[in-house]
Amino acid sequence: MDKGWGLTLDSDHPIVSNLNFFTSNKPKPSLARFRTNRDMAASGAADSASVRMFQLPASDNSNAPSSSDDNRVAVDEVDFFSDDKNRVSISDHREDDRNKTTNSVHIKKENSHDQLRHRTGLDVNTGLHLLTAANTGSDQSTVDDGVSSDHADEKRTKIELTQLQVELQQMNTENQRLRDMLSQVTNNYNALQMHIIALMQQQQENRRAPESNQAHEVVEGKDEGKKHDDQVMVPRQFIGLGPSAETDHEVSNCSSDEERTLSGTPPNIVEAASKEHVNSNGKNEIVSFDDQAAAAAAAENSNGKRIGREESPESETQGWGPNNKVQKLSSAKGIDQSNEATMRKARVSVRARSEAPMITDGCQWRKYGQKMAKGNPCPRAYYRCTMAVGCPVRKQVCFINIHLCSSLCHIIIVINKLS
DNA sequence: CGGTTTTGACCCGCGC
DNA sequence: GCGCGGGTCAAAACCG
Repeated sequence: MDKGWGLTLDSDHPIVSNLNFFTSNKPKPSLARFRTNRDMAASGAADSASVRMFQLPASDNSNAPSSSDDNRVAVDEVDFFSDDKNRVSISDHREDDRNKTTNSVHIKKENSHDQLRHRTGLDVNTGLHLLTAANTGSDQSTVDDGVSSDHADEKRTKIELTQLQVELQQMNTENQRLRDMLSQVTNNYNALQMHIIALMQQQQENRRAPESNQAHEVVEGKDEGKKHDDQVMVPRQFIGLGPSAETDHEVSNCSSDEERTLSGTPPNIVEAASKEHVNSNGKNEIVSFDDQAAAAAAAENSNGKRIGREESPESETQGWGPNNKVQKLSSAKGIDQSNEATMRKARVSVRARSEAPMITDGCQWRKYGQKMAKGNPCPRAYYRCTMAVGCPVRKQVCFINIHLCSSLCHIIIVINKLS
């Protein structure tokens, strides 16, 4: 009987309808994925499935292939995963809103019926406390046949129904507003992406022209000139992203933004790490390509880890981050780029530092290796993303301070692509 | 029993 | 060519 109530009442319950309201676009995959995140404890995921459902509002994006593919998702997930205060405040906020707009219909109703059930001795611990709340009025009218309060119950039920309808309407309005915002953001993103692509194409054409004119200079300059050109190439591609982007520093800041979303670390920490990488060179085990690639990843990954997941042909042909190294090599050797791309494994690495004890980046990672890094007593762990079959995204987590092994780690997101 | 972690071996790129 | 170090693989061990 309890089950029947729960099943029939699910869709009517304000909380459930709230869920449906927020997850109307694609609830099932997201929920399933978040539930599997329980297994992420080893790689740092938080575990709070009930709260994760409420992450979906922020991650609800009809155009995004998956929840973790959106930057906003990562940020929001982090906020929800990592901070219990946020959860409380958000849920409280919603309850406050309800109380303001609907005179506490939902909350008080549930409590009142609980009290009634206590009084009438019908208190059954079904474990469906929330799900059955909306229908307990009718339940009571059937169970408590002959009670003098039948008429009052009916009135109350009608009032509640009206209030629920009002609430539903408000939610629909809010839903529409959110959809509008979403479409606006999506349009902006698409426009920006097209702009970047156009800029890159224009840049490639511009580069080809002077190269053909100054071929003899390149021959004289030999590798050094080319190296310089190559090193500048990648950041320059993304200078167009911002009006004032002009140095690696700017780019690294941009990358740190992305890293922030991927690792869920505080901005200052990641930025510090990023700057550290920029300042470090040579033997500091951080190759400059990483920073450039990070910038590339940051620039192209405005949609999270999309490239890594979708193997998008755009990124292949447009010279995006993952293939920059390949392009550099092939251009230096004069080899056909497309042939070269098929032979090499391109890679984009994004580095971020996190002091959080748990890395809540919303992905599901499986450890596939561990190595002792030179000069570091703490081992470096290798994780593979298991959110999707064949997902090329991998993550390194290397602790950088033996005394803080449990809290301070160095994360490297590597997106491997088999061209 | 299936999934995950551990760990030694192997591969590959790079510097000398 | 050789050695070194980083990254990956895969079999064994472990775990729920």
